Amino acid sequence: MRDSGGWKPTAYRSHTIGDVTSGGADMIGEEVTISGYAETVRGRGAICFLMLRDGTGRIQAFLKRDNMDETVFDSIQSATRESTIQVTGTVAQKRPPKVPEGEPLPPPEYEVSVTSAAVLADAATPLPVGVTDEVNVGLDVRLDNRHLDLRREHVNAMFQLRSKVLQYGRNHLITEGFQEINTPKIIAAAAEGGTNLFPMKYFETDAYLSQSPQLYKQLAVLGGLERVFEIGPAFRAEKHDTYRHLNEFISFDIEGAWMNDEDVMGVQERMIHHIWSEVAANDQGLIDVVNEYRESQGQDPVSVEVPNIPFPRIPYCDAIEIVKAGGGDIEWGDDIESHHCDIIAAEYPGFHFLPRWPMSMKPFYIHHKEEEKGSSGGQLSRGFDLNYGRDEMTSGGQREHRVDVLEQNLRNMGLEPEDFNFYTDGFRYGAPPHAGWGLGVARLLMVLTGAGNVREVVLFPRDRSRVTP
RNA sequence: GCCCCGAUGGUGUAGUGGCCUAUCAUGCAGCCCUGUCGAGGCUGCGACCCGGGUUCAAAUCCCGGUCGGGGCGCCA
Repeated sequence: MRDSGGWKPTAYRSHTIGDVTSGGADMIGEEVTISGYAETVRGRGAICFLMLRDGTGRIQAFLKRDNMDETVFDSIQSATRESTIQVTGTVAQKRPPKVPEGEPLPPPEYEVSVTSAAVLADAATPLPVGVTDEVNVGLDVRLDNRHLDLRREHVNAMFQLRSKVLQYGRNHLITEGFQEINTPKIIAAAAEGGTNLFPMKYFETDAYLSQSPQLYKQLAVLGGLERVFEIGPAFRAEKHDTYRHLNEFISFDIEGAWMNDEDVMGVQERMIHHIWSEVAANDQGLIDVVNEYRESQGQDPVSVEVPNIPFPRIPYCDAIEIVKAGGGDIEWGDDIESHHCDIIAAEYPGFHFLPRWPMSMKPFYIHHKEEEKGSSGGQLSRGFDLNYGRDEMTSGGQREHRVDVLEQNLRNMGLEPEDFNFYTDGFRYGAPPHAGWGLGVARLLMVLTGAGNVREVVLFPRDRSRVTP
């Protein structure tokens, strides 16, 4: 539940439910108007117990037929679960529940003794997904009814955590001098090559949805903005169907001038350290809610363990040796696949960087130093990944700032430099060496919340077969 | 794109050719009781994905379709 300290009264309530549950001791006898969803409606006689929930808490409203208009009383008494109801009444201390002999009474709680009420909107029955029911609901049904799914406390908590993670990450970057930018999501041509783009019509012109802000954030840095970040959508028309892929996802990107790969790895580990520290300091309550649910499902609780920095760096060449030693079938030059990551994760279970990948496996804009060669003689790059366990969180690197090398890289990868003039022109008039990365927000949230599927932490996910709601 | 698996009331499930006019929970409707509090008690409602086939007999076996899940590839 959210802390509503500082919230102003609105047309539909004088107080939040959280105000009353937390400040009830000083409010006894005070008249309040609160609004919320009807979680349960008990009582069929002269009295009625209405459990109301808003985003800040839940509280019992106590109704007596004698104390109010009978028609209104009946309308509340027959209200369906999840209907929205507004009540006005006085704050009172709740009568303590019966407890078994010898057990201590719980701390005092407060309720609202109702004098007038109104059903604001009826909920149809039955609910397609139960909000408080003790039955598991499949993810697909939940996503079809996300508006109701979000009313479940642990789901709500996960999205509050998502907002916090973005807030803390953003704050940290700002303290390091990064400024927030926005780049276009409608682009004219293949931005990077590689993955498939969603085509679209831009008036009479063929256009695409952007797969990454990569080239544009580089142009911003070349233009002298020094340090930039963007939190925005990226679109990939890949027909994957896994727990960690979506066709639309939010990418947390940075790019900084006068930096190399090691510099931006530093930014990243400091940012993640800051996010984890802040969550541990401020948001344990949200983690507790998630854990309560996990426990009810027989899952282990998650704990917010602030990772030590610096994170381990396992250069590609070393990673290959670790995989080989662990029995993996891999050669220098091969991609490190998920099952290989399992072997590495056994040794490095937390966050770890995998720097210095072969140039042949990295995009054209990644920088390389000619003298840096792998164990088998292949050209190394200044590209890196950040993994957590088996999952890739980030891809980043120092960028190629020498325009002649950049154009040669394009040719090496079968691309036409002329097609990238909008980009390469940015390098023709002096270009600072620079570096950056892109982080999958939902993947980071999976680590923090223990979610087993990115869809859990994305409001309205877009995957291979889902475009609605 | 490849490989596996699955589909039973609103939701989550039991079911392994006849014991299925289909189990349990939750839900919903109604009644009783009640300053309740994970309320309780009683009664009722509600389902075998679609189309073919095998069989005396199909929720169950076979084929096709649709939808969903998992894994891989690729990536964030």
